Amino acid sequence: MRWNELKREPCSVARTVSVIGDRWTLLILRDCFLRVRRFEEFQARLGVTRHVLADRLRKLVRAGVLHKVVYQTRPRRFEYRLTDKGLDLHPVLLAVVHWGDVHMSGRRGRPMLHEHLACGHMFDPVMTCSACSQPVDVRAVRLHPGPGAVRRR
Amino acid sequence: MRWNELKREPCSVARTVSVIGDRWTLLILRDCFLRVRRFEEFQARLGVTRHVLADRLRKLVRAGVLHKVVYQTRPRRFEYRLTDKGLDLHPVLLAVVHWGDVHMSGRRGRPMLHEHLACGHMFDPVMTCSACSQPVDVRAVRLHPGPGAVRRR
DNA sequence: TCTAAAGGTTCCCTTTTAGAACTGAGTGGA
DNA sequence: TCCACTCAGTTCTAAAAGGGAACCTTTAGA
Repeated sequence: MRWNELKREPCSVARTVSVIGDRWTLLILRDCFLRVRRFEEFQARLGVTRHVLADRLRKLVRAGVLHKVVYQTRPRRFEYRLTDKGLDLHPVLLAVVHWGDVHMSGRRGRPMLHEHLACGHMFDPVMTCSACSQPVDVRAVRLHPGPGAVRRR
Repeated sequence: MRWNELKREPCSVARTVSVIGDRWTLLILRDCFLRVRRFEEFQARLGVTRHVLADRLRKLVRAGVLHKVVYQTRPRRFEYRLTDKGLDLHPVLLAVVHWGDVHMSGRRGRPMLHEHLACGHMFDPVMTCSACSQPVDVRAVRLHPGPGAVRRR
């Protein structure tokens, strides 16, 4: 299966993967949330080749996750900023960071701490249920076909 | 930068990406959470080439996300199951699914609904703060270097 | 003996990526 | 005027990864 076929799959994981399911894309987004915005800065921080970086930024813009903003005319230059759609990826990044903190930190401990400005404490992200506000355990979830489901084979 | 260098970066996103930051891996994990366990079943559902599937399963086992369980001797055959470390990826998948539901569903609506057995309602996942239990807004998070941080350049 | 199933491996060819050099618009200084 | 420098890319080549299909191995059953 090729990349382009992925986004047509009747599955939200597949469709999301068609946008962010790539080694570099998630790292670019991490930097976006760290307020990195310019080509050279992404390139220097990530160590990705310029070719691939240009390609990924283009794809993220086309996907509506980033948008280009002119920050200078003469010469005309752009920076890349998260759109609202891009900002909505924050929970994904939080979940990814948390898993890495717990399972990949080594003995030196986690590289970063998150402070919740609303309450002033360092925190870990917790997935909860929008209906009852309790943490969601894997075993307590049952799946049902939704309106966008298709029966197959 | 090569794959193998990623897992040594002092960043939980990079380290997590070194395990799951690949087009197929996230789809394999999706199927794991849907209780798919056998090679042939992954292959049929995903449409990934057998070569790549074998490689990804091997890597996930080495990473401690899946483990092989003998379900039949003569001939000896294995199935792949999520370890506790793998089950801990559930919030990542929930976040990914939710983003896809919101931003990639098209007019037919989401392909799947999640029921929270603890409360009996259909739900969306909500990222909350472990300290105050309130939903976490992007703008309300400040980052600080943790014990595993390194100063650089 | 022949066929079938499960879980891979091997092969060949195409696509993607790494790494480095180059381009092009424009600035600021000598 | 000429030169060096900045930023945001593009171009080039070789190496690595991926797609697609066929093949292999163990065992069961007809």
